[in-house]
Amino acid sequence: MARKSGSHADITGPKVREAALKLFARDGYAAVSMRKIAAEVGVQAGALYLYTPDKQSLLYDLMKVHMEELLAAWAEADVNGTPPERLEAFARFHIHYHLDRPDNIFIAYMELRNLEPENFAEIEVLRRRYEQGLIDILEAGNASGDFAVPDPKLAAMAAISMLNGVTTWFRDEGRLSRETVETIYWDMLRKSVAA
Amino acid sequence: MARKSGSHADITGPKVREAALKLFARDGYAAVSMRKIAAEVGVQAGALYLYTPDKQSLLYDLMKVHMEELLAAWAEADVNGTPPERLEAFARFHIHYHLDRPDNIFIAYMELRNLEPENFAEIEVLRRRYEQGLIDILEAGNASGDFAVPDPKLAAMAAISMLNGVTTWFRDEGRLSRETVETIYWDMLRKSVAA
DNA sequence: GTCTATAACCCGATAGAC
DNA sequence: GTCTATCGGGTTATAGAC
Repeated sequence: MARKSGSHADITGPKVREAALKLFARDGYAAVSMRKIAAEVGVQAGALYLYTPDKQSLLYDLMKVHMEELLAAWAEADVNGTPPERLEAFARFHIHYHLDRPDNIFIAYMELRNLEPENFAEIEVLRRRYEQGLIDILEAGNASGDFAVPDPKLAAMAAISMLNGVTTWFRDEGRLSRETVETIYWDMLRKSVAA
Repeated sequence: MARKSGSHADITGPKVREAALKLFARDGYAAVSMRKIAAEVGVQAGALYLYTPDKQSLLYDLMKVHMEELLAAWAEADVNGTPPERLEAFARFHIHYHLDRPDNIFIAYMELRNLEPENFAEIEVLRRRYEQGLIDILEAGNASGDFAVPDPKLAAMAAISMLNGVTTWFRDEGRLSRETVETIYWDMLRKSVAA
């Protein structure tokens, strides 16, 4: 059966999500109207509601998918090895993954406050799961004597803050290559937790 | 001459700025209406325009005053000493200053995108001046042999990102004291740039 | 200096035509 | 599936009374 002419659900749906991600990241959730998202997609505002029940769900879905994909990607990238090896894998993975998805990390860290409470709680669980992965590595390194981290929870927060910062200033056309930046950050992180 | 009854310019003016800072930090610039600011102050929306030409100026002024006070406070807190001594002063100053003003740093880093271009450019100059202070310390440390920082500019960004992160999770009622947090962060920073 | 009222406009979300 | 039109309400900023 030929698809009905003018039916683009499988094209428009993803486009709505992409447009929302781009605009939320650029201007902030509260500053982006459904009309602006629609204009970016190339449809009228009313048509968006075929793909999302409301604006809040759009934000929530973007964050949830991002966090789930992040967790899955790290599970894939994690290595069997010594704590220093795993920490290097984490640092390089985190930078690499986020430099490829600057919009995602931007909304994941900046738009948490615009989630309604029950949505916030769900995303927070995923975020903490990711952080816990790093905490586990730091604790293993303390146990093995490779690291001297007085408070692994605090150190994990500090490390993630540092690594996240790269997305705020890195530009591909800039002075330094991704590989260089990745290596320098890893070197700083390595030294900061070393025994 | 007795002041005219109902004249509270010197009280209401600062209250408007305080209310705007509090609400911008809590809910985000775009999500805060002039009516909400007025309600927080205890006046009607129209009265705000006696103290600010518009909402944008309110944000710009808050950021500008914050950055100027930050620069002045660091100029005061900076020490004459070796690069490691100056770096410690910077780390402790930065954490201490920002933990005392969580709302200020929040808007200074999160609401940059809501500044109109010419305002953004002015704030950016001040922000870069502050960062340059740290870059200078790192370069001096490289020269003296105390530090081994391959790219002082990048390292400064990384360090500030790491230190800023503390404001997103630190709570006075929490597990760790300010002094403890300050010392652990300083220790990580010290090691991360050490020769 | 602050108020009320209002101009001019934008918002999220829905209804119904096609 | 997408459109136009619209409801009910919010927005910034201003005008004029007191």
